[in-house]
Amino acid sequence: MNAAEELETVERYMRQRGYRWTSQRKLIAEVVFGTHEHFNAEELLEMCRGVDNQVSRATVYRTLAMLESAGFVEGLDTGEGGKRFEHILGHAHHDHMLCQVCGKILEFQDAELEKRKEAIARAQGFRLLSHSLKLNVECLDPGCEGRFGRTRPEEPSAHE
Amino acid sequence: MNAAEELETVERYMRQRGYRWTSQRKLIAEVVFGTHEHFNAEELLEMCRGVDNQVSRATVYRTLAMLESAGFVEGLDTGEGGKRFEHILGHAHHDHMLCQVCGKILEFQDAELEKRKEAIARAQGFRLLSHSLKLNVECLDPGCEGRFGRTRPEEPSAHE
DNA sequence: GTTACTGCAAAGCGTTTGCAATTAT
DNA sequence: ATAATTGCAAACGCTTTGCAGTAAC
Repeated sequence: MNAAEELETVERYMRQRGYRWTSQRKLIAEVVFGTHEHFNAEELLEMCRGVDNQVSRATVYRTLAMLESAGFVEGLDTGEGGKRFEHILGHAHHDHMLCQVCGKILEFQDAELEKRKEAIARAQGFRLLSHSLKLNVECLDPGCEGRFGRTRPEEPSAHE
Repeated sequence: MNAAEELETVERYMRQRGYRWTSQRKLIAEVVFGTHEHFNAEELLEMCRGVDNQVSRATVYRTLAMLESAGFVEGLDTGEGGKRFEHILGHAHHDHMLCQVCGKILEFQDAELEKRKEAIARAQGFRLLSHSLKLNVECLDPGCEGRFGRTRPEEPSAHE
């Protein structure tokens, strides 16, 4: 699925529900599906303003919320305040590792893990709608240094 | 580990680091370790004020942050704005299911899942510090109705 | 023409902070 | 006595909202 197809999917979704396909929504969707980075709302606004500096913050927030509730975009709580988003249309589900030292986000997929999550929900009689797994890790990159203002996270506490 | 022992552990932790064991911190810790519910900061404040209505919001937030970074308490993003907390001192690690309809939080443990998470991080060469898994489900309780203002979550979108 | 959407600025909400007074050590 | 902690209220950062004007249908 390429960016053009993704845009069409979004447009179709909007029109089917009686929402209008405005120039702003189109621009925002283009930017969202055109980047493969994780971005927050403010960064998305800046990227959009790079193309058309009339777009308002409110519209970016409103459109992002639609894309998220439609399941086209997913938010990840990184603990920095606010969420970071990524588009997931046309991408296989994946989970995240978040380096606690430098803030880097890594993606991974694991079929066994997915199966297990499904099985657990089913075993308890629930329907699994979605899920999010975040592994907080310490990454070993050479450039990994305190974007969060500290050099190493606190040792996992062993008070018991 | 009972509540008294948990309090002692917290007190010891504080004193060892040169923090003072004030009446407010003691009260807050008593309330935190005395409840087995998930609570948010505001609810904790109210519970504390039930005992001593002089406690300030600022102190509750400050103490809660200490307890969290010490690893005595864990926060869970429920998507309602703000986090819900639970004390984990003396409790085995568990993950959460969150009913998208009524907001109910369910806990579960799964050894196989835990092993797999460890293995994944290790395989990529990272040290796993902590992790959080949240399964968003639809619960089947009779009383399960729209605490979130809707009756059923949106169908998982099948646009592809 | 009708109705949804936009941009703006103000308000909202949970949380954090500066500071003078208080309290634990 | 000293230095950490408290309560207060103001500020904060991110997000949402009311409204009058604008654009999609």
